[in-house]
Amino acid sequence: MNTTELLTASERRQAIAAHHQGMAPIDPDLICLLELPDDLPEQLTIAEAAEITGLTAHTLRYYERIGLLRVGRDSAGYRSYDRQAMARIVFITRLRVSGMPIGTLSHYLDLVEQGEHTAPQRLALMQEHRDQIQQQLRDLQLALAVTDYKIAMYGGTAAP
Amino acid sequence: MNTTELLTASERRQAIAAHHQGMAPIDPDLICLLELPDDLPEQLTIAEAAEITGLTAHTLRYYERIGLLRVGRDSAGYRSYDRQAMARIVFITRLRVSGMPIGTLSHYLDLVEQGEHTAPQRLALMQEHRDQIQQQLRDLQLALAVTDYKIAMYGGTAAP
DNA sequence: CTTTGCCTTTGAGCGCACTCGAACCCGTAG
DNA sequence: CTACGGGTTCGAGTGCGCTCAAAGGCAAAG
Repeated sequence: MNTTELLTASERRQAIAAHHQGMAPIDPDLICLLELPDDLPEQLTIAEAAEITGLTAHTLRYYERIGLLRVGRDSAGYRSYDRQAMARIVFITRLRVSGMPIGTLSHYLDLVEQGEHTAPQRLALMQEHRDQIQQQLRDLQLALAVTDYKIAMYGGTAAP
Repeated sequence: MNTTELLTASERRQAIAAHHQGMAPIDPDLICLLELPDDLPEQLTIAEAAEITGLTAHTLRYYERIGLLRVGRDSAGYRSYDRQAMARIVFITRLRVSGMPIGTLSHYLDLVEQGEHTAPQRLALMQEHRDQIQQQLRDLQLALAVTDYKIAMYGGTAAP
């Protein structure tokens, strides 16, 4: 059904590169709420994973080093990102950009590994984070009001 | 009309401390959109300014050191924050929490000092920042969706 | 066979925004 | 008078999250 097994990594690399000419680097809808596109190859190189997620290969390796991520290797010892790995990266990115510190994220993912009985702690963690997101939304609304106000007066002469 | 001149700094310090017992550290509405309360003393000590803005005295001194802020001194050489200084601190804080780097903020405030003819540059700067705020709002909405999803399934068993 | 280019690991370095420490100065309370 | 709880300066230290450098391995292209 899909051609993953029939293409070499470098062929896929080229295909992706071609595909990305002249379009937005990441289609936001593709990975909205962790949904990955159906035609995503089963196994991706680090460069492909970086391209798709918008992170750098450096950052992906870093995340793995600190234990946020576990990624398989191919026969040459190269990292090979499967759909689950990609989903986790997207999840991590969502929480990171919403201000969750790496330590907290790390803790949450440890809880997930530890199994079902940690659900209450994970819930508490997420609830706390939701509160923080909502606080940030309020802060941003205020900042937006100030910024719009300055824009309205063409750069703002009054009270810097 | 107000009692500023009639109270010593230490009396005002005590009054503020008393006032802040058992209430939220900062009333968000008070300083919404740079509006400061009318009964704010004309001159505040660094501790009072810190209390009101939610920054630390360390941070206020730091901001002054790097040129973000200019603050007068009293006869003893102590910093004395007037309404204009407070308004600027609130402005700085709004832009900081919305992710504007100190360097950019610094540049903007320099432009303000340089006078009216820099208005176009300030406008451009603010427009760019508004775009960034709106991007952040989109990111936060996505993060909120993910977080709510996890909360809905009590800590999230599926796809970490 | 060699070049080219992406991959690997490890440890070190960097930029930002504070945050702290040391040493010293005011002014009020006891 | 002296102690104390603020304040002052300056330079240095911290924590976070990457980001890079060095030294080397694999594999397709010329």
